[in-house]
Amino acid sequence: MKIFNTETRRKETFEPLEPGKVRLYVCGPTVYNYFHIGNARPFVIFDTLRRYLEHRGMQVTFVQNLTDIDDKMIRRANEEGITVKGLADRFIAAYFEDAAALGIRPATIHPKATDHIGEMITLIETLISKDLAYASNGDVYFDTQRYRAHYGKLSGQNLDDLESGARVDVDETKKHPMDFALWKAQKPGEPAWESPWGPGRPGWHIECSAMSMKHLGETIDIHGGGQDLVFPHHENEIAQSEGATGKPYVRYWMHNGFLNIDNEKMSKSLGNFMTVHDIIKEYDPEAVRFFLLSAHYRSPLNFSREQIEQAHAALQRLYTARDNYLFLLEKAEAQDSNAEDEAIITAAKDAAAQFDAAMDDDLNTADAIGVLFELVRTANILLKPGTGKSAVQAVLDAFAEISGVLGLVKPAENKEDAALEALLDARAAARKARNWGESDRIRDELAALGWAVEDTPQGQKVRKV
RNA sequence: GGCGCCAUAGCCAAGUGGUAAGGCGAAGGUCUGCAAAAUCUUUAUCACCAGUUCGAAUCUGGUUGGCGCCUCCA
Repeated sequence: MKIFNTETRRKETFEPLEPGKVRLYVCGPTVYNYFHIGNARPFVIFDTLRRYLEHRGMQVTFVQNLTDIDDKMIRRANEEGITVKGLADRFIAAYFEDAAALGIRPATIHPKATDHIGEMITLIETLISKDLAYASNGDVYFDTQRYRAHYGKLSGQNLDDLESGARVDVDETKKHPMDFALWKAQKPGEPAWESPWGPGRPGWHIECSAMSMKHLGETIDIHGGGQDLVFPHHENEIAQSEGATGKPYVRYWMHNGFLNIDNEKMSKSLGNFMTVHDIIKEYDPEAVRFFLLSAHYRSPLNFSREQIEQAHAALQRLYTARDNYLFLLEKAEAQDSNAEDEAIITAAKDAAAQFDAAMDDDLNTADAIGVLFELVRTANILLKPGTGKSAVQAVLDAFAEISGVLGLVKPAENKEDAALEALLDARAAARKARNWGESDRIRDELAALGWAVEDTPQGQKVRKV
């Protein structure tokens, strides 16, 4: 598989450090609010990456942190008059609920920052002992000047360029404007933990370094996140981690493009966001996932309600196709396939191979979705009432394999229902008698019960609406 | 000022040297008691200019337009 590595700015062949095992870390949510659809993009992308790596036989240890202590957490908790912990508990629960709706599987481990204060302190102490960090009035800062030669390798900036940008606040407790906080001294009304530098709390960047190292080791395979994390967050993670261990921190950096709205970045600070929590009250959550996967992950993607509706319509085609194949499988009489069916089996295998090829090319989900639709079109043309079971099954297998990795198309629903059976029998009898009035009346009755019935050469086919 | 990205049909989108995947939408046809589903046909020369090449959406230079990071942010 090829992965575009942000650090080298080129596609590289992905080889995990340890064959067959992948260490994957993705920056998770700060749990001070519901996550918005832009936040959801990396969650869905990296969930899909994880599914694909597993599909290719890798054992993936996937760590996604929960940032449950930072300025925004504290501010929001104070606004609501609740504890930071209370706020975190609420939105952690909400995260898992909304993520599940989007088909995002829980990571292997979801470490919380507040459960790793000890590890962070240890890491900071190491940096101080290596003279890469210094304490100042209860704060601790990373000393970028002492790391000057390496700082900026991920974002392609160097300290000179960054300094010329001159948008960094001057802070008298810092030696240099680009130095960043590893530990922040407690301010009135803030939660704090004891440390060698007095009570305080960790800086944001140190959280990910400490949790990644604890759960995945000093060198990991893939670290993912949104492009806005490249600088300073990930740059600082590298400085902290490699400064402390002297070893490479991350072998492949992956960053997704932004989710825009009206061609502007959707962000909480701009206030132009829509939370997933709200949007899935209005639209099919699966359509949201489809939409997020419909473009390549590094491209910007513009959100609109029309796009979600298009995604929903596209998804319907997949559901209809899958249900049609299941119906054909059920009605198929021939067990074995004949010569004509070989073309179908070949097409199914080809689709599975093309899907892998698309995903191997830097996780090209847009192309991969195209492969799925091509399989559907081919199958719709080739599958007929006389097709043997094994050929229909081959299509269903390829379909399930592809859609499963994409996390799309839920399993078929059980249609066992005595009342349904009785109505279908009655309708079949009416149709046999060419009593169209009665047939249509029963069809309306079924519709009222939530069943759509279609007539096919093999008899009536029902689906849940 | 530094670093970087994008521009493909009505909408979305893949495609990085050999002559435009796929989806949504639209129009017309086939099938069907009707309907649904399906299928067939139609719906683009890839922002603009110049260059390299036998050949460019795809490479180079430029123009125009849009966006992002450099400050919390996926």
